[in-house]
Amino acid sequence: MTATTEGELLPQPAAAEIELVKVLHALGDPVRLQLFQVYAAGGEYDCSSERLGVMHLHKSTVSHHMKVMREAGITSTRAAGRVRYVQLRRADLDARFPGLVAALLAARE
Amino acid sequence: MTATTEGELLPQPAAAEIELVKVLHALGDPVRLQLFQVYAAGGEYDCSSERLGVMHLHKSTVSHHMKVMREAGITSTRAAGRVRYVQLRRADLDARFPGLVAALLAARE
DNA sequence: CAAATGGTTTGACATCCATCAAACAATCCA
DNA sequence: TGGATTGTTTGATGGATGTCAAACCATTTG
Repeated sequence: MTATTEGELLPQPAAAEIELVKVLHALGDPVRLQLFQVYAAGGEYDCSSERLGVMHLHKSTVSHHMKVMREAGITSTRAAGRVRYVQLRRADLDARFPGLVAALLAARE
Repeated sequence: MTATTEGELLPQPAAAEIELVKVLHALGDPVRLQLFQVYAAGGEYDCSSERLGVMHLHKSTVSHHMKVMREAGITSTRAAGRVRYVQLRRADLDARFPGLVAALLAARE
């Protein structure tokens, strides 16, 4: 297996089971909103706090926030070796809440 | 004074000072999301829990939620006599976060 | 004035939550 | 194999939060 997109998908809610109130609750935190805006640029991200802009936080705290976002259905996580690759579930979010992600990104302050 | 739109405006953040993360935090609660959806239908609402669909909550709890929403900049409240008239700050929210309210309403589950 | 009305404030309480630290687990590398 | 890398998990802790109840306040009404 030499593919660059290997790895096991961590448990996450099905697209149809993503709940708006849980998404809003997850994004109603400054750290997670920051992560969301980084992820929204597209592509996959490991947990390095420099790239994510959360250098001031302990790694366990970052891990906690990523778990919250994954369980809310905002992100999907692929475990490949030691690394976790996280990305926004853009298509699922757009299908379930049309225009929401776009509006949140347009709202950058 | 016989006008139907009398009353003193309760303190609220200026339109430009409405923060996305605070709006999302406020809406990330099932009760407040419910209130938001009621308000979004348009018009003014007093605090009667029947019209708001929160009959199961104590009046002080409803009052608390309305304060949170007002301080987040989601609603504005006008005090006329004994009654508080609450409405969505639709224009301010649309100006600050274009498409957000529409997307949240379209997402009704 | 007294009572009713509509809502706020304060206090109490239980729960949730963000954070850190330390231990743990899995993987990669020398 | 042993150490380094990349996170996760668990426990502790302080602070925020949702809820109710009771007291309070302003307004209206009898």
